[in-house]
Formats: sequence, C-alpha cells, structure tokens
Amino acid sequence: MNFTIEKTRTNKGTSLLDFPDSYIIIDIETTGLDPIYDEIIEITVLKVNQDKIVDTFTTLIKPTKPINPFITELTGITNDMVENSPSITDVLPDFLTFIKNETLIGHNINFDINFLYDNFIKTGHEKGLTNNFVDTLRLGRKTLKNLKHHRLKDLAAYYNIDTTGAHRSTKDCEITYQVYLHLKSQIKKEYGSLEQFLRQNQPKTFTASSLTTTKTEFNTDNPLYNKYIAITGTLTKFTRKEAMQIILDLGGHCEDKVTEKTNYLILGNNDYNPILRGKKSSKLKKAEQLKLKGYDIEILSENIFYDFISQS
DNA sequence: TCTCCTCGAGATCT
DNA sequence: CTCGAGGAGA
Repeated sequence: MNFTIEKTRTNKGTSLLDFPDSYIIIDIETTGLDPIYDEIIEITVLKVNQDKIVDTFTTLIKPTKPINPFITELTGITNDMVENSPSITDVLPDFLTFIKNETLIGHNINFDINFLYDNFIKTGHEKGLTNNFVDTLRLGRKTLKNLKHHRLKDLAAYYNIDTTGAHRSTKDCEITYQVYLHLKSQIKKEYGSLEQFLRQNQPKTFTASSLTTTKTEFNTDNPLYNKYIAITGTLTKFTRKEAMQIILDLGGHCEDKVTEKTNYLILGNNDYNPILRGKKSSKLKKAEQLKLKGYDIEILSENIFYDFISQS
C-alpha cells in the first residue's frame, strides 16, 4: 500500500496562548525524531478539568520495525514490552474518542502533534489531527526569559519537580502537567492576571491561520465552499475577523494576502484608511494582475459577499 | 511612523 | 516551530 504524507498539514490546529478550563496533557514516545520514518511506541494523555486530573489514557504500541538500542536505552521501552501491544491503527480511534475536541497541552507539542497527524492520515483519517494546542515550551520561553535552556528537564529543575523515570510518556505527562501549573501561577503573579499576560502576548494583528472552525459538515453548494478567499479594506457589516469566521464556517479557506490560489477577493472600503485613502490596496493590485494573467480569481463587492453567505 | 513581509538564528522533541 | 531583525512601501 502507498500513502502520501501531506507536506503542509492543512488541517492542523492552532498554536494557542491560552489557559483553558479543560484540556488534555499529551506525550508520546517514538523510535526517533522523524515523523516520516519513525514510529510511535507509547502514548499517554491526561484529561484535566479545572486543573485537576480526571481521567488518563495510556498504551504501549507495537511498531512495524524493531526499536533500536538507543531508544530502548533512552526510554526503557524494549521490543519484548511491545510484543503484544496494539498497533497504531488500533489505538488511534480510542485515542480520538478520549481527546475529543479538547485543547492539547504538551512540551514542544508540535513534535507530538505532527507524529499523530501523519499517523491519522496514513490510517485513513482524512482530516489528520485538528485539535488546537498550547505549548509549554513556548509558555516557558516567554515566562522564564533568563533561563538558558527550556527543555522539559530544565523547567522541571527550575520548579523542583521530581523527574525520576522521565522519558516514559506517563511520567513526562505528569512533569508537563506540573510545569504547566507552575508556569500558570507564576504568570498570574507576575502579570497580575492571566488575561493581562494574554493581552500583552497576543499577536498584534490576527492572521487568517489563527482562526479555525468547529464545523465538520458543510453545504457544498455554497459559492464559498472550498474557495480560497482574501479580504481587503474595511467591511461595513462585520469586522475582518467575523467575516473570516463566517467564511471558515461555510467551508472556505481564508488568506492574509492574495496568492495564485485565491478564488475571491472581497472588496471592503478603504476611504478611511489614512495610508491608502481610496487608492488601490496591495491585495487589489495583485488580484488585478493575476486576473489579467488568466488566473481564476474574482473580485467581489461587499454586497455580493453578503448574498453568498446568506445562501446557507 | 506604521504595517506587512521575508529570512535566518536558535532550540526542542525521540 | 517561533521569534525578532531589517527592508520595502505608504
């Protein structure tokens, strides 16, 4: 059988700076660092509500190739131990049932998510892994700026967290959980409130990729479905963000700039922009160029856009 | 001065 | 992957 890995993990969730009420702490062990060649051999997830662990899911996984000595030395996981373990294909559905749509929290969590995402794709789950996530590595770097390194073991040492038995996923989940709680309380103390921290660290201008939809089924007849859409200028009925959310919920894709992929450019008003003052925006110019070159791009007035979104 | 965009440095995961 | 520096354009 042949499987293709998506080069860009299109449906991957968003990296959040947030402190959700409920979340999933996650850690995996693998046979190496490369999601293409290496395999997952252990998954642990902790379900947390109001910062209290309420459920756990953990399993060893039998890889298709043997575990090499370096990894056995690092993790303590031997080929004998996984001999009778389920395959990744068997584990993923249960894993998904457990995590649902919860926000995932982990240390350098992109590593875990990329592995899981690709394995979902390989085993026939078209959407990959779409959960949004919070990275304790990112939080740690923002919070403990004077620390030289921000590896999990460095943050654990800083907060006096016991790391005996690290590099097994259950233990690493527990360490990550403790580190997260410490970071959270330190942030609260230093900034006065979590909200204050978030306000100061939120990206100044939101980007199209920072928005997601929770919808899983779309009306494929809607003119915006599966189209790539950019917006220029100010809309009268919605903020830019609201409009993008509507597009995503209708199954469209939002872009921050006009590209060769773009199908529609929605034309807002630039009259009040002190820089452009009614001149053509860079997006509009680009769209006109592409249209001349024969690309499949249409420039839509704001009203046509409202007509399109009301056809749901 | 402000915003958008590109690019490179540095660091982390098994 | 994330962040920040530095350039381009207005």
